[in-house]
Amino acid sequence: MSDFLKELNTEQNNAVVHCDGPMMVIAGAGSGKTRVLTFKIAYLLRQGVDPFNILALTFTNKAAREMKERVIRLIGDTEGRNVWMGTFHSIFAKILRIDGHHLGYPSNFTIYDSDDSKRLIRQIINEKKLDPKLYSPSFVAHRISMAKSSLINAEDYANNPEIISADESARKPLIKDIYSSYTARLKRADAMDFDDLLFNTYILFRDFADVLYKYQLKFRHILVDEYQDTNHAQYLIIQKLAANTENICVVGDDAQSIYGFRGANIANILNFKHDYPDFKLFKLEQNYRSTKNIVEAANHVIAINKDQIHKTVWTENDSGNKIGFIKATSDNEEGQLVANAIFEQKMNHQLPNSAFAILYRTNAQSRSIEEALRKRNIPYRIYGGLSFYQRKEIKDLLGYFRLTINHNDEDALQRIINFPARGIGKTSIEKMVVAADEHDVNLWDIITHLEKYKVGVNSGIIKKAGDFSTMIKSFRAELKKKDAYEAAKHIAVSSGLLKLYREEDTPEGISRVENIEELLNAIKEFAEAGAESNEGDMASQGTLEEFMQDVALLTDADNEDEDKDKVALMTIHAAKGLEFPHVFIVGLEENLFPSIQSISTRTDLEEERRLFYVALTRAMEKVTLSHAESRYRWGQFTITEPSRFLEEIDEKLLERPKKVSMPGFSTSPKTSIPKPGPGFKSVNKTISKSVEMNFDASDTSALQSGMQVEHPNFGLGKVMAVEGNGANMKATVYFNGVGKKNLLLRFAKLKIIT
DNA sequence: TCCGATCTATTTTTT
DNA sequence: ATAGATCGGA
Repeated sequence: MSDFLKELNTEQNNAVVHCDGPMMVIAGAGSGKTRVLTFKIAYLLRQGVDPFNILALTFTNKAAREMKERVIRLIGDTEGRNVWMGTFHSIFAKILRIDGHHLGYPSNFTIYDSDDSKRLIRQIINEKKLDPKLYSPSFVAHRISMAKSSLINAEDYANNPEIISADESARKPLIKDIYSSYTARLKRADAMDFDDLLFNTYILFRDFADVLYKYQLKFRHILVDEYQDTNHAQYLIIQKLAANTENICVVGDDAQSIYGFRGANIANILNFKHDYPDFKLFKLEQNYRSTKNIVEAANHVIAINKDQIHKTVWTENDSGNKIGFIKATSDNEEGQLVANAIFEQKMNHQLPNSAFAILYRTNAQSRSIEEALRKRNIPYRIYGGLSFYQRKEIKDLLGYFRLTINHNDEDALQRIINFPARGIGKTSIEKMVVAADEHDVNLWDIITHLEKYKVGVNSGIIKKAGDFSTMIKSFRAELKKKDAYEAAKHIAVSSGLLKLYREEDTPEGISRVENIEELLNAIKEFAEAGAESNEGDMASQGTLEEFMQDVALLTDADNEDEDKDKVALMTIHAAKGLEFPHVFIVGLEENLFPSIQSISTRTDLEEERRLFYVALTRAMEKVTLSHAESRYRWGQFTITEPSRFLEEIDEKLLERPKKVSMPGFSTSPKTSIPKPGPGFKSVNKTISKSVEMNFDASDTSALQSGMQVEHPNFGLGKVMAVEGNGANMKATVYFNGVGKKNLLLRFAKLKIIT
């Protein structure tokens, strides 16, 4: 029966068959981590464990999907389907839809994605008449998110002296109030943000012992992938769920922890020891994926980090190729050289496009690469990036679906009440929002009872708002009568959205219509697939509600052309867990990779280095590193320096640079010459990197108005004002003979004179 | 209220 | 560069 175990090495085998009690698998890159997890699930099932008793948690949808497929391949469809396998967020959302009523949430609560939460935060900041420059929605959102990930609610936040003093010294003492309003508004909208899915699950388990007990009984075997990426909330939830049986198996690799920015806590790996002193540790150190050269290069890089659990990754594979190296003069040339290299290797070795991956640090880098690939007629596919579901037209239509399903979804309501235009303008909406706050009722209550709440709008508006709410109510009725596709189509048409975009008659309008049609097709498929697409024991009827529940947690719109023969383009984060024969890591430049925000502290820099490690270890046969000497960033020409990570590659493993830098390339970049007139202000963006080699810039973090400074291009000047914080710190400087300039201190090199 | 012009943040990574 | 937000005039 378990002949499939023969495919495992001893250590993998031991990890698979050990099923009782807590265990941790520390798995080096390419050591067969996913294999162990999937075989373990298969093994459990073969041992007679009920699939309903197994919970497997991953971080990404992709990983969950893949694991599911592999398990099904091993042990068949029927059993595999009933295992709860999914991302933390999707599994917890499922639990909250069933049991969230204990916390006062209906089962049709809306999930706000980060865009939606940011919109809400922005709105609250506006309502509180706070300066959105000081209280930047992104910053506030991040603060709140970090707090929630650490299970600090708004009240705890306000009562935590450390947090408050940190906010105060950042001159943002009112974040606590924004947090508190934000929480209230989410609740009022019957909505949860991503962090709430974890936070509320924790609260549910903490405060409702019987609910916790139910799930403890259900999930008798818990498996967690990428354990190094768990945050505090996830850690505690797992701990609670596993408290009964302690059949918990966590798999991870501290060297691949790359989500610290989102609250991941490597210490969770260390805490495991304390929680389960009798746990069993398995170490997978043999790499099956990569050549010796790649493994060695990666080991050499990661060894530079101080924070790590010791392990020796080794391989029996051949030495293989040396690490390739490409030096380009510009980002466009980098794209061309990479495309050429792919073309060449493809031809020389008869390789499919799918053998290649191009990895970058930021999504924005894909553009120049794409262009080059297109010119070379090399088919490619971009993973991640701005998701299909984040496009405006899709969000609009989803807004109608959301409001139809959950009338209390205020974000959806505000998004669509006047789109397409219905003559309910900004002023009227504002009045309604104010009224909602005054009476502390939901916006839907207001628009359906405008007279009762004495909202000062004219009779025309009352009529229009009435029509709108009647329409939404009629959509709800459609939902009950028709299947998901029919209902969705009806909404797209009756709302006027489809018509609006059709009439636009521009290329964008056409593409928007196409996107809407694509969404409708996806819904059609979903409806037809019915039970098929849903995991676990909750049989799906293929309703629009169910579709929307899935959609909220989808980010990468994989539309099933996975196995087409294409070069893969993605961020390194998105590449985690994947492997490719040939990997190009591009944009190895200081301030890009490592990212400029990560170079100031050791822990941040080490996370970047782990990211580099992850990138290197994606490759099976060959890695090629590339960097460009100049790059357009923020639409501005920038001179770059090679990344420090390049120097961390063992030289004997590196190919000779293919291209020697052009010696004459020291001419100053064309920084736009200030012209008199209104266009003047844009100059602040032009100086990203000083051209003067010997200019000795000062640390400007303490810059204050009144100081005398010197700028390499503009000469001497006087600081008139400083605003913003950290990376967004700006200064207004009056330069002698040049005039007033706004400088982003992150970029501008200034020497402080007095 | 609507429309076009101008301003502005965005670029770290994901659920 | 570029999309979205904001502003100002019709």
